[in-house]
Amino acid sequence: MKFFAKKGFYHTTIPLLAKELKMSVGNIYNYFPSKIYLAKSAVRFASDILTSSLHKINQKNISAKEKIGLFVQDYLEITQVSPEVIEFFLRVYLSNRDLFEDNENGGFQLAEAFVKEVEVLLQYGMKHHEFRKSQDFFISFSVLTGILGAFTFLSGENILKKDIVSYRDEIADAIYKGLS
Amino acid sequence: MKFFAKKGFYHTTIPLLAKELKMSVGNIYNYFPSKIYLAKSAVRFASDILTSSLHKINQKNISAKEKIGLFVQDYLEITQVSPEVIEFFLRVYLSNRDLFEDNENGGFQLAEAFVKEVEVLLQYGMKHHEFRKSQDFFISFSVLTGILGAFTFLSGENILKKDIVSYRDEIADAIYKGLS
Amino acid sequence: MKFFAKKGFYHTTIPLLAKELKMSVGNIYNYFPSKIYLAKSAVRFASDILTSSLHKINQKNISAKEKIGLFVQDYLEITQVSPEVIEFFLRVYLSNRDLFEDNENGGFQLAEAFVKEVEVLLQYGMKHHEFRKSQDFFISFSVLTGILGAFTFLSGENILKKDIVSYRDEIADAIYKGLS
Amino acid sequence: MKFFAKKGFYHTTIPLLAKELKMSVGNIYNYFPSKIYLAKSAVRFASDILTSSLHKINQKNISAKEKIGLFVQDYLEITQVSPEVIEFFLRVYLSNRDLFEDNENGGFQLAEAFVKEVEVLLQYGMKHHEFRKSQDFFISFSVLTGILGAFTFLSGENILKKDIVSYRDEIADAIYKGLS
DNA sequence: TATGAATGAGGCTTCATTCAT
DNA sequence: TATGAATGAAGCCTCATTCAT
Repeated sequence: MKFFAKKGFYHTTIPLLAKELKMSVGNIYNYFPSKIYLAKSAVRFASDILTSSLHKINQKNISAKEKIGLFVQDYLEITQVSPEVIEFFLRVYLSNRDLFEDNENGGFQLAEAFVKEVEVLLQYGMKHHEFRKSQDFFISFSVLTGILGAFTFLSGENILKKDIVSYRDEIADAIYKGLS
Repeated sequence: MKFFAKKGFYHTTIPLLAKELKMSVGNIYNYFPSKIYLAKSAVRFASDILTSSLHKINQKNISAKEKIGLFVQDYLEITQVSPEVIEFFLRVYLSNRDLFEDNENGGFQLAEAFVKEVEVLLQYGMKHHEFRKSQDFFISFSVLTGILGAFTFLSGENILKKDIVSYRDEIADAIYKGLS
Repeated sequence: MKFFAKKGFYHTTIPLLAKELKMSVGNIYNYFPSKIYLAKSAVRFASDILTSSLHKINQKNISAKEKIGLFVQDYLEITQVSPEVIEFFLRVYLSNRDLFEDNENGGFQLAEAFVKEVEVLLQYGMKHHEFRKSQDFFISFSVLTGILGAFTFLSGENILKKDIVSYRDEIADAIYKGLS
Repeated sequence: MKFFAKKGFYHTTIPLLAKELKMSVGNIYNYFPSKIYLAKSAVRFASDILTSSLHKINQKNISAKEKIGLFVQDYLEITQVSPEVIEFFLRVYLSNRDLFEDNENGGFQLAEAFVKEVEVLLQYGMKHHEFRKSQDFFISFSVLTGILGAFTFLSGENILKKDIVSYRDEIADAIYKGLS
């Protein structure tokens, strides 16, 4: 994921990966049948991290505002500790939709679970009158993931002046307002 | 841009482009010295469209809220009429930072002008007390571009149920709130 | 064909071919979309040579015995002048049926025309009472092509003591008797 | 042999063989020093079957015509019961002469014994005035093995309409006539 | 200014063989 | 005697770029 995130899917060659992993080229193929499958496994891994974070938060008995705060916290910590997880997601999975095309339904197969957890969070906030009623799911989804994604992107450009986690409250606030 | 946006940078080959443009391969090289330079020209073009839209809006004597509304309108119209412009930006420029690395300062050379216009808009909103004071520029920038970008992304996945421009008010509202 | 015939399909590599043809690897792919397609083209070429020979003979107004003699003559001359044509046919096309599998009917797509000419010859001989009546086509086909093929094979092993064309009469005689 | 015959030498991989044999890859190498040696062992095995059949027949005190009949019978039965034996011979051994090149004399090292038995049969037939005198050995050899080989080939293509053994008399007849 | 055949480096993948256990 | 993970050379194919015309 580090290499995919840093260099993109096409500039990350199997020989390079082999060298970095201190494996032979052939042996990588004992574990992953193809380069794209390797990337898909990484997507699943990245997706699971975010999904699991949000899932745990969704089960807590706290306000939607607090939930947003916790998720932003988790998200920024991941970005800080393992920026490759998020950047891989943004720059490989989301930017190469054709590579990951799940030929079943509308796509997004690999991120489906995460989308569902976002849905749960939004329903919860609406039910508790913290978020405005009957807002369009796609817009709410864009508010939550778009702001976080864009911020991670900027973070990856190394132009932030402060420690990324320190932005937590202001980001959570912006998202919350965007949903209220 | 249509091909870069649809098939990605690497799957868009010069021979393919030549065929579609009804030019010879060699003649493309009479106009662009390399494939990456061709892509950079496209980035400049896409960036100019957005910059020019925002620039015009910034010069109007209306509220920041109205300016956001107008920009969202422009943005969605572009997404509707020429989705390749935005998708190219999201999927090629932003996702292949290494390819476009302006080896000068922190990067973003090609989108610099657009960033400046966003800055102007945000200053204006703060000065007129429509946006909250002293908010971090990177967060505000993420609110504006992240929400729009994520929404375009969803639109590209063909999962929206309504005409994209019809989402205008709700999106503008969410952005505005996120900045207030 | 020379290389395919001598070294087999799998030991004939594209880089080797490129070197021998004094072309670059890439340029071969400007003419043939894949290695197997290249081989198929060669099959078509080889098949056409034999088919055309037999076709011309079939149109002559001579006895079946003489026709066999002429075909054996042609066949041996080809084997002498361009042994690769026949050997390619035997060792690549006939021995790698999976590679050439025409997914349409029962296979043999590429050699179909030749089979038809054999049919014409056999019908002619039976009609003129030179060949025994109502013999099974597959056996007659085996008599004609099997004897010739096996002989070419032996010739390729460089174990024949005489000039190959000098075997003409005896081979033609054996085939003729096998069909009588 | 089944796999070599069906998939060819190159598509039959050691890992595949290991899986089918329910052995480990490494253990195959405890019995055969290399893939080609494994194939050579199979050639020897296939060759022995045919040689032994013909050897037994050669020792009988019957006419050459009857001997041909018996051998064709054996051959067709093998083709029916264990088609891989013959097809392996035709498609692997005979079609990849370079792989099996016995760097000693003219080749055919592995099939030498079979060739000798054919010689015995032909001598016998000539001595008893059933086959024409002083015919060239290579042609006679081609008549016997070529017809049978070609027929097996057709059988492998699944285009025969009847049970293969039922062709026995007609094939034996054609071979006999070809030698007479 | 236009053409497109030619180049060749480099990527993905396969698979015979080895070897530590 | 058995295992199977590991190795790495080698093959097919792609495609950005060049250049003679």
